[in-house]
Amino acid sequence: MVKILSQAFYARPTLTVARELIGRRLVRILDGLRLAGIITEAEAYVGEEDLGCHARSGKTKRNAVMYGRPGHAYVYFTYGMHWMLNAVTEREGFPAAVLIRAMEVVEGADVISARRKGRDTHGPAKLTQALGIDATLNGASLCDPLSGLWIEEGTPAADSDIITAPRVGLYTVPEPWKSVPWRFQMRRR
DNA sequence: AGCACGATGCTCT
DNA sequence: GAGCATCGTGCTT
Repeated sequence: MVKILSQAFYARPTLTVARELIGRRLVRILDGLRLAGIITEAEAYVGEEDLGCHARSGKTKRNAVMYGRPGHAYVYFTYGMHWMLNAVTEREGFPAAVLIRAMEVVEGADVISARRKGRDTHGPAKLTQALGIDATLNGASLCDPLSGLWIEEGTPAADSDIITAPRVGLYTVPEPWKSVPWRFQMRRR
């Protein structure tokens, strides 16, 4: 029996959720077909204090979903062409989320390969492009199959199979936020 | 295998 | 008007 991760899973400290998302199965229904990948990399963005987080300057139109209920998708556009997928965490009113950065394809490989023109899915924008994730999914529930996007229990990675590292791409973010090891990644085999 | 760079447009100051 | 939670290409080692 396949289990979809519940809102209670996401309503916990963001670092915990980020680590526990490694090894889970990200599922997307696209044009009636089921596509899926095992999450292999994720990063935590935690509140207004975290100067690497979009909520660092308070609530705006773009980041509003992060202030909402956990277990929802925060999808935003960046670099003029890329979509990023995050899972909102913690309690309602506290802005935090986990950026899903990479996956290993396990279902719908033919469709994904065509969408990606044979290239990989190890990258936050590559993953959203592979799964057809864009602004229409911003604010969608990750706990309701009707949304067409959710995360299943999968096979959680053991702590010994996870490595941590600084978050990627925060070039102008001040320390310590630039270097805190809030990136979780499946150990390379 | 690694690094530099240009693409490209939305969001917030 | 600047900056951006990136990607793919092309060039250098």
